[in-house]
Amino acid sequence: MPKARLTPASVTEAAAALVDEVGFDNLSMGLLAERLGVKTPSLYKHVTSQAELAHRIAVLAMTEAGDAIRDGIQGRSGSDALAAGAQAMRAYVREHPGRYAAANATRPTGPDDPFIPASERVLASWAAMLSGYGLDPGQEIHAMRTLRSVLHGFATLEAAGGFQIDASVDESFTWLINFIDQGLRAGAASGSDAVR
Amino acid sequence: MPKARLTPASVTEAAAALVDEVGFDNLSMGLLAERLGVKTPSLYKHVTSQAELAHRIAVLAMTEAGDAIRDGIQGRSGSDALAAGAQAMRAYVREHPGRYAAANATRPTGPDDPFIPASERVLASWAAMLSGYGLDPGQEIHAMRTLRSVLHGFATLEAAGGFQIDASVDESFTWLINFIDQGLRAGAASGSDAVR
DNA sequence: CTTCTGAAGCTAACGCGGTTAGCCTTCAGC
DNA sequence: GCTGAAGGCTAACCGCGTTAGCTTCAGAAG
Repeated sequence: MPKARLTPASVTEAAAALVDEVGFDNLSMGLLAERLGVKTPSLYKHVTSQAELAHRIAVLAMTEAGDAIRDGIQGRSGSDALAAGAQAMRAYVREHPGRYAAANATRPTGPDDPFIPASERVLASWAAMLSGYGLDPGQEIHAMRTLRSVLHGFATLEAAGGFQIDASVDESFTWLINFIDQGLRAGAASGSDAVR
Repeated sequence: MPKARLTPASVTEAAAALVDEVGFDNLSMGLLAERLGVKTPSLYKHVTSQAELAHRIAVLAMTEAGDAIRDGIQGRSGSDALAAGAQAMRAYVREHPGRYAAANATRPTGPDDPFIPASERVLASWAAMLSGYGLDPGQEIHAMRTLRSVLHGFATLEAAGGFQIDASVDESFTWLINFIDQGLRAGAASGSDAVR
C-alpha cells in the first residue's frame, strides 16, 4: 500500500469535526477537502458519496453518544442514573451538534446497517436505567418513548437556539430531569393507575 | 394588472402542500414549478429565492399550528386544555410534516420577521394553558420548556419514524400527556419543593 | 378602436457543488 | 530495479438555483 494519508475513518472523523463547527447543513465536499489539504475529487477515493459520508458521521455519533450515556448510567441507579444519563446526552449534543444532526437526518440503509445496533445500544441503556424504577411492564414502552421525546426535544430545541428567555437553561434541564424522576417514581408507586 | 395566475401566497401554499408530500429536504424549484404548470424561472416573479420560499412556508406553518393549538385549548382548562392542545399540535405535525420541518429549519431574519409573532402566539397559548395549573411563578418557565421539549420531541421522533416497536403510538401519546398532567398537578400542590 | 405599459411568462445562459473519467506519481513487495 | 495499485490531480459533466433579457397579453388611457 502506498502512503496512507487519508482513510475512510480519518475522513469521517474530519467531517464530523467540521459539521460540529459549521453545522450539518453546511457540510460540503469542497470545504472538507480544503480542511484536509486535498482537492475535492480526491475524497472520492475514500468515500463513495456525500450521502455515505453523512451516514458514516451518523453512525459515529450514535456510537459516541451511546458510550457517553452508558458511562453516565454505569454504576448508578434510579434518580442518579436518570440524571447522569440525561446530562451525558445533553453534554454530547452541546459539544457535537453537527454529529447529532447527522444522526437525526439518517435512515437505516438496510438490515445490516451498523447504525441499527448503535442506536439499539442507546435504547438499551435507557431501558436499563428505566428498569430501576420498577414500572409496570406495560408502561415501560410508554415511559421510554416519553423519556426519549423530552431529551431529544430539549436537545434539539437548545441546539436550535429555541430557548430565548434569559432564564438559565441549565436550571431548566435539572428541573426537567427532576420532573421526569418524580413522575416515574409516582408511576412506579401507583402502578397502572397512572395511565387512566 | 395582467392575468394574475400565480401570487406569492398561492406559490407558498403550493410549496407547503408539496413539502408535506415529498419532504422538506426534497423541495426544489423545478418540482414546484412543474406542479404549478410553469417553468422554473417564472417562480422568481413571485418569490425572490428558495430560501425566502422556505421561510414563507415556515411562517405559514407556525401560524396554522398556532391557530390549531389555540383552538384546541380554547374553552378548556387544566388537564383538558393540556390534552386538547397537545393532540392538536400532534395532529398538525402528522398532517403537515413538511411544513413543520420548514418551521424548525428557519431562523428569524430580523426584528420585524413575521415568524416571531407567529411563534410567540404559540408560546402564549401554552402559557395560558399552563397558568391553569397554578404553578409557582419561578417554575413556569421550566415547565414551559419541559412541555415544549416533550411535544416537539415526540412530534419529530414520530415524523422521523423513530418509534419502531409495534406498540400503539397513540396510546404512548395519551400516556405522555397524562404523565405531564400528573407532574404539573403535583408541582402545583408541592410548590417549589419539586425542584429540589 | 388603437396604443401604451407593465406584469408574468419563456428561453438562454451562468455558477456552484457533487460527481466521474482518466492521468500521474509514489511506494510496498517481488 | 520492476510492477501494480493506491491515492492524489486536472478536466469535464450534470443538476439545480438563479439571472438576463425577450415576448406576450390584459387592462388603462386616449
